[in-house]
Amino acid sequence: MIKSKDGLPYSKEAAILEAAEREFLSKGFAGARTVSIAKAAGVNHAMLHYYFRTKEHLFERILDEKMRIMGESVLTAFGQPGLPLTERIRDGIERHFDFIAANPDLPRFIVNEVFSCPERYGAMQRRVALIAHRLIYDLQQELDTAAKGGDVVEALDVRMLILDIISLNIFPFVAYPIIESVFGYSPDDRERFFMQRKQENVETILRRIKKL
Amino acid sequence: MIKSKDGLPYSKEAAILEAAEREFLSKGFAGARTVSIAKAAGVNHAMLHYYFRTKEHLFERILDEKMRIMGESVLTAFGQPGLPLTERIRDGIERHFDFIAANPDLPRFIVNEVFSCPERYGAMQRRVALIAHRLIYDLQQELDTAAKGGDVVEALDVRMLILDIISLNIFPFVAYPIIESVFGYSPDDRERFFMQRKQENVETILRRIKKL
DNA sequence: ATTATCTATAGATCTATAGATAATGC
DNA sequence: ATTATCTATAGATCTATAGATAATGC
Repeated sequence: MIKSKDGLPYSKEAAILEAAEREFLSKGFAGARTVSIAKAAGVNHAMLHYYFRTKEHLFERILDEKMRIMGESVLTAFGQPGLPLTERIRDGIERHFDFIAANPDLPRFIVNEVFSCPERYGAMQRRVALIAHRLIYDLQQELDTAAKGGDVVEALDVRMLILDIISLNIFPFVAYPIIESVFGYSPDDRERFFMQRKQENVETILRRIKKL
Repeated sequence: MIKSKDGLPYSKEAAILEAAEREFLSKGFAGARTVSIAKAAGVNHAMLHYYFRTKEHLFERILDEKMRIMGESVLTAFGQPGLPLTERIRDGIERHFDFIAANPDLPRFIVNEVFSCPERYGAMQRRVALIAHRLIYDLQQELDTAAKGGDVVEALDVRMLILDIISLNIFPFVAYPIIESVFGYSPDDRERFFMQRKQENVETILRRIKKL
């Protein structure tokens, strides 16, 4: 039973989940330690197994939630209705970028764990594919209509376009330590770089769909 | 001393390095096991420590080499002289893409290990930055000249352009398991997807530099 | 009576090395 | 005489649980 202890906003169970999230996101499944999670959560180590039985089970809770959030971020970013196509795409890129900026190590975590253990992904597979298909269908319709009207380039595969956007938005965060050193940046430059990057991505994609 | 055993092309030391590469690339430092490496290399486990002393030391050998190769791939891809700018960039994108296709789990490996332990990256930092700067300087000159001639868009930061290219080229490989399931692909579709992807990336970048 | 918490420890791995033995080079 | 190889094991972690004790709800 989850219960909030007097002054504290979180139960021990929630504290473990929070600490586990940090540990797994930064070190991955193999590098994470259940003792470290328990210590960071401020609970006795045995409690971790009391609530979640195994490390694997606790991990799946985290991974599932993160995959769900990540998938939904794409949907909500591009699902804003009532905008003309070009604006809708610009808005989507920026929303998606802001989401990644707020959760910078989510993508690396997910692709890593899915790669190093594809069967973990199995459960989510269907759910992700389903929500993706609806978005793809809607956007493709709108793109085709706009193409007929001469507003955007013809015969654009929206799946490729979305992949362009996600690639451009995610990669700079994944590779930032390397970028920082190659560009000769100090930590102060970080924010300016990402602001610049967001505009670059919008520019690149709008040029991609432009009718020439 | 490295020596080749009669019929065999590799010494035990080389066999360990090869097995270590596979193990580290697929499981990362934390997930890799020295016993597994030794077994895969077909050598007694003690030999691994005889030749490389520690797991950490063996790992650094692999990571250093992979970072070097990865960095050089960008240089050789875009360092081909004698082509007009647009062709040089198209050629660079394709060469870089082909390199990633031949080493699909290199990027994920590198960004992960650098992220989870930035001090490991320290040694390489200067070397990578140096070779990068020369390439950046050369390409920027050429871009500025072309912009004056009206062939490409003005005020393009070549570092942003290179980051666009690397993002577009790398991400689809990093995320392929997820893409495969969302796109409803079977393993047979893989090759076609990546061929299509290469052309998409070229198109996107050429549109990015075009003078409108 | 049930749920939560702690202590103490089993049992499984995993890295690393000591020390003995075999192979090799000079 | 030096280098390579193997056996056997120390010693460090790390996950997981058994079993005792405290807190809570009815």
